[in-house]
Amino acid sequence: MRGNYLLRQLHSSCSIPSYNFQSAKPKNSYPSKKKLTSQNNKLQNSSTTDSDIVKWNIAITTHMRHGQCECALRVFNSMPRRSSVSYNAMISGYLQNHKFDLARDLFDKMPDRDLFSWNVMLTGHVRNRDLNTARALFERMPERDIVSWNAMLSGYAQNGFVDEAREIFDKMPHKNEISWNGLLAAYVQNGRIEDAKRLFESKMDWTIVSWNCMMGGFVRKRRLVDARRVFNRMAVRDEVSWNTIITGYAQNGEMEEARRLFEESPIRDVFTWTAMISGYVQNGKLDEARSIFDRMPAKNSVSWNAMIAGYVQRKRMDMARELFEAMPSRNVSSWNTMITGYARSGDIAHARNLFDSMPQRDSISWSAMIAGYSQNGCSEEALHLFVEMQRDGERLNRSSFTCALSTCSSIAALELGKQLHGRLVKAGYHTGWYVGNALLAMYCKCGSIDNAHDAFQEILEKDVVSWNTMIHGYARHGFGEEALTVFELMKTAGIRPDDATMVAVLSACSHAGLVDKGSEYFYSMNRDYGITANSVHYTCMVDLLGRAGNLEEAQNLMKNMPVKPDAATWGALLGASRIHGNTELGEKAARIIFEMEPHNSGMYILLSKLYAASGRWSDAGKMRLEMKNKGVKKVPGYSWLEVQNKIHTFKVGDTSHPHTDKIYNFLEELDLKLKEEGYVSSTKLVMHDVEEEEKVHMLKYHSEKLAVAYGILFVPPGRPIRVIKNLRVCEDCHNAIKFISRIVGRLIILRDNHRFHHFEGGSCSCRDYWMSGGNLVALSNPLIRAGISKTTPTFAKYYKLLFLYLEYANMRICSDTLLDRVQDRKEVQGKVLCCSKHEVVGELSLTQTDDEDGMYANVRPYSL
DNA sequence: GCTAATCTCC
Repeated sequence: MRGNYLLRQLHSSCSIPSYNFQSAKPKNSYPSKKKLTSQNNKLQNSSTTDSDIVKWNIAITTHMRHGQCECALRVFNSMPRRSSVSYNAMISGYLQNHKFDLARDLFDKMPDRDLFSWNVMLTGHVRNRDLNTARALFERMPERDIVSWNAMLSGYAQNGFVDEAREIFDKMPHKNEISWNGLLAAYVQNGRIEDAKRLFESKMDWTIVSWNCMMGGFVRKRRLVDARRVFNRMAVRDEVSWNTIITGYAQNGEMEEARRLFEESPIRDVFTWTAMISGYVQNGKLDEARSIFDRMPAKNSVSWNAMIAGYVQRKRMDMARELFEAMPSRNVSSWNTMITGYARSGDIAHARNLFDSMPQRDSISWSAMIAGYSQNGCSEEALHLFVEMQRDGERLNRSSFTCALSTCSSIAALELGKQLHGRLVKAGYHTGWYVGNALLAMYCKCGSIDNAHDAFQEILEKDVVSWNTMIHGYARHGFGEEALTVFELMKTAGIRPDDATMVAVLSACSHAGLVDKGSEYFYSMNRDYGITANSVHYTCMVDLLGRAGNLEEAQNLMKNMPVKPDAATWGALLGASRIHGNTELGEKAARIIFEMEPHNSGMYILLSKLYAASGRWSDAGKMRLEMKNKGVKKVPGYSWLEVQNKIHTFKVGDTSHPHTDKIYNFLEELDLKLKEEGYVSSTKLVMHDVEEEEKVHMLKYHSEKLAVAYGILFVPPGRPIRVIKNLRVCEDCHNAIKFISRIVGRLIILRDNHRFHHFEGGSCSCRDYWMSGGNLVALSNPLIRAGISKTTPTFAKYYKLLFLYLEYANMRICSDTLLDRVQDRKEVQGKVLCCSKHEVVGELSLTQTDDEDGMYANVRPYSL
């Protein structure tokens, strides 16, 4: 009864060609094997002809292609006689529609499985990325043909098992062009472009698919010259060939060449048009993208999404929304793009709204929402959603693993990341190239640089992204020399540095204070690698010069930039002004940034701190007021750490943690010890104009201090304490944590929104050479290591000499008198005490001379 | 005439 009802429903929703269903009794379940056989026998002599069966089979295929499994089943069940093709079409259709169990049931019940059936099942497992089952099936097959071998080969290839793919290739009894291409694709897809190239050159008669594959491999490696050579050598070209080369140029910013080929191309399909749109979008040319989009004859969802993504990038959510509403069929990507857009423009509520109302979510939706929370300072919501995602059972395939890993990166969930790594290995996804890069990035961003290095070593063929990630990782952890060593290795390995590499290299120099080296790289990168400096490179240089006190040269560089300095560049100058107490310049930079980004809360706070540090309380107050009036929201500061798979979050003065009493008591104890050790709190950094004692109190309970205290209490001894803060670490906390690391004898790794700090034995890996507050930079400064390039006259020279001297002598400054004078740009005559790591060893005196540097440094050792 | 294996776009 119920079955009949269902059938009627199905029947009315199907649009099948008019076949005669009268001759068979409809069934809504599979006949048993035994029954089938007898039925086949019974109908053996009926009037059904082979050509009728073929017609029914076509109907099955058509339904399956449209995702109408029930309709296909109805046809199948109503057939008076079925051939093995009918079964195969059903099984194949089920697999295409991800009805895995139904496919297997039918396969098991099928009376006479032929080679075709086995192959269908095999490829089903392969497409389902279930390689173990695929292999087991492959071994069980009564006979195999070239299709079976090729399916197995491509299965391994697509899942990162290049060596296994090669093994299959070598073992197979016969090879055809698909086998050859399968191996070639294995190399290309897994980034082993040199192996691919060797294979390609070893043989002449490749089909067009392989030519395209080889060309696509070069494009993915951004080796456009090689790609173009392949394209030019091709005897025949199809649409894919044109699309690949056009995409190649478009993705690498060479839009003129892309456009030329686009006009020249004899055939343009939806891919060609879309490639042009996303090319223009990626190069920031939204109007050109839109005009192509409007001209485009038939758009698919990818074209719409590309255009929406363009508006999203520019934070034009109004335009994005308009297209989103207008597009005929939205897919998951469309929703995901919109979610990302709202999240990036800070409209987290709208993002969440879309997330909740979307018809289907994939792992990217989850990641986008989690990333959105995390970027908007809602770390708790981000973590919460991450747990919810796993509870929701979001299936982790290769790409969602990558997404999940990058989520771990963005919230620095190292333990979760490690668990994912374990599951990756279990699933057999850990080899292969882009998962390797994601793992590497995860460990870098979660603060485990040693694990990162291991992950890096395990990537078989490192591509430019792998190298860049490693260099950048070291840079962010303050290991400048290591970063530059990796850079040298990269060149030795024959990988050509790209613009991202140079950003990583310059920021390594900046984080390590290697001014000379940085300048050298900057000025030679065009000559050596053909890389034109972009605004990011300029920002790195302004940062590098500015932090080192060379504000004039930094400004000159900005004046001579080929493009107008952007907010980030001005931000670097502002940061440097702050370090060196140049309120005037800082103010100028901040004003310009306000005009460019009126809602950037970080800038208000920075300027406010700049005023506060120089005692201009009323100006600091005005900034806060202005912020309030303009409705700029301050991102609340949070610190968190993972202990035994739980994330513990703290905000300033937090008393909500169950162990609050323990934490605060411990901090009081610690405070006494800190004072004994000679720590003085930097009250200049507290923004508000409050009483001194109150300021000390406020500093004592910053979120990072609470988190560190909790870590010391609850992370097992011997393990590093890993704390993450969503904003930049407070300078006073930075200073205190250095002392704390010595007092408790623990390694404390703190990730702020800019870089990593490894605190150990009383010092930090950043060497205090990071954007700090007021003119306090030298107060707490161990081992300043810097060199200054061609210095402009006055104080930078003194710095240079002083720093070089101290670096040479492996000593640190222990007094701020000298540097205070330097910052006043007065003549340097003061005396400073020099210390080895913790002990005063002598007195440094600087005297004016007539030599090139104008200064002479001398250390008079203390005799004990 | 139907069913299986290789390449390009968000």
